[in-house]
Amino acid sequence: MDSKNNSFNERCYELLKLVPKGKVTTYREIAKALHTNAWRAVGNAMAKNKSLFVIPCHRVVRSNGSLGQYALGADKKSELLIKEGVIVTNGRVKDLGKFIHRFST
DNA sequence: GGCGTGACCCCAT
DNA sequence: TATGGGGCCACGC
Repeated sequence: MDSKNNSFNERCYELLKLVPKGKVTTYREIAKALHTNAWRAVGNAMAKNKSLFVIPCHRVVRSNGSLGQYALGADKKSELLIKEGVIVTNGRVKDLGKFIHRFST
């Protein structure tokens, strides 16, 4: 489980699972947590994610406050975030820095 | 073993 | 504030 044999994309899922409800994270933060600048690969991992019903992919948003894409649709993503307690307006997070969750202090 | 793609990010104007 | 252009990494074929 805590093995380091997991692929890069699986590590993204693990970090994502660490995000509590009512909070969100950014692709940039995940990449940083992995000590890499592969935000591209992170998004790619979500796009190919097979654990859509196991990983809260809807809690991942872009660094500029936009929600980004979602397997079920960006519209559904915003709905879920709002239900989680995140303030979303016009498809964008109102106070990203307030809901952002960082894996590092 | 190499190329293209992608749920992106940052900077300058 | 919005828009355009360039660049980064991992995965699949």
